[in-house]
Amino acid sequence: MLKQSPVYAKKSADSYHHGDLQSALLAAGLEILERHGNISEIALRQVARAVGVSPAAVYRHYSSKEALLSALAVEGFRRLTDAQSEPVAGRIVTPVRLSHMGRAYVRFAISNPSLFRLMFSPLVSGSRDAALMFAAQQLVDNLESAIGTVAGPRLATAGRRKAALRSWSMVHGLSMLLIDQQLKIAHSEVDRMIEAVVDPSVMLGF
Amino acid sequence: MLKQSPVYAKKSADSYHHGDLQSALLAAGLEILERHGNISEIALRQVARAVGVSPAAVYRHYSSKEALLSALAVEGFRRLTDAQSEPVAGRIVTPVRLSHMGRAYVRFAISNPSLFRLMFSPLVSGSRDAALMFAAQQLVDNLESAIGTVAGPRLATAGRRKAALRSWSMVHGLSMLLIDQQLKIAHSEVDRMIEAVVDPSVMLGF
DNA sequence: CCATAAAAGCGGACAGTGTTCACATGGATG
DNA sequence: CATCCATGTGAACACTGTCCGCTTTTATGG
Repeated sequence: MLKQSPVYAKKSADSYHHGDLQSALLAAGLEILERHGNISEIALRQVARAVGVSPAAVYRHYSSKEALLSALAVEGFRRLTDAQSEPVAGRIVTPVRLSHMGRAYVRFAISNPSLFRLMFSPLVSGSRDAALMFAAQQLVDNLESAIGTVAGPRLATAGRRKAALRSWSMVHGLSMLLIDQQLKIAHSEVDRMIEAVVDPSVMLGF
Repeated sequence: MLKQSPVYAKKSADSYHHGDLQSALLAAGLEILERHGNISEIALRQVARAVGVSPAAVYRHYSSKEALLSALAVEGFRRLTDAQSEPVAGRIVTPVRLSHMGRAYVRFAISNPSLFRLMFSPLVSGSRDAALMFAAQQLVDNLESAIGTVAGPRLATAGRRKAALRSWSMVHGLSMLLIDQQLKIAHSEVDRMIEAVVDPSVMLGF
């Protein structure tokens, strides 16, 4: 009985070596993360099963379950950064761009709640994984540079950091509250809420 | 060999019935949560052991591990609400009070990171536990009413909700980023960051 | 081209988990 | 005093992460 074989599944049942198990595990992990909401319920053995490989095989590519989750989080940060970097109306320095970044942030969280939560989970955020720290730092750098470009000389360095902190906090907080279903609101209201928060003047503080 | 016996431990090794297992489990759970940072690492069996009781005994008081965690979260919401309700300089309607609530929120998160995370974890926030929903709603009500009192007629209902959303998002986001150690900052800087965010004019949006 | 080393897979084992079950205990109620 | 019923127990089940020794494949060097 063949299991339905997704793209990341072992190519043939008779091939001993998988070929590209590393990325297959990543893909399977992301897929399971999307489908199965809860982070703590994602099992290393389950990922191995999805790829058609023994649990022990995973350890040839990731030193632990945490390392695998870390790799998933890195992928998440990359995708989020990409989503924020999409050009908006061709311009890259207007306040509109700042709003766009905030919108992209919240939308990403809503579209990938489990992945988003994983990215900021102590399971991985506490680890000193170099790739993870780099990918996360990219996000902060983008935001601070965008704020710097928009605010220009109107804000000194300290002011910029303050504005960046406020922006990030607000956008991050809204994302968390939304995906945790703390805000009991209709779907149709979500967009309005996002707009209320990504207002450039609010983000910049003037 | 006697284990060190905290207050919540079974009173005597020879007594069959515990007496007040329910609250003993809560106390032990909170204690373990504080000590052992990671939410997903807190084990029902571990809590049972700490109280000196068999794992199955827990199920006489909580229908599942999730139910136990839910009860812990409820306690968390109660404590947070209490912390926010402390009178500040005797006054209860000034903008200072709004800042105080924000400060209390972030401070609570920093002081009880695991509990705070649990309160907003999908493990419990997704459940329709009545007690939990009530305790959480209390928080929102307090905030909206405080904003209403401070802003007075200057804000219509819609404006108040918008301001409440912004305030909560910002304070919640800062809390999360802080306890997730995403903001690589010195301890001494934390207070300044909090102040930058709980500024009344920022919270109210004018 | 073949021997041999390294890489990448496997099954089995171990301790630990949440949960359920039949059963034991003992305080409260009649 | 007898009898319920809430509250405890211990054993079992299926599952988990992780390690171990072993097998299979691929790559490498003579």
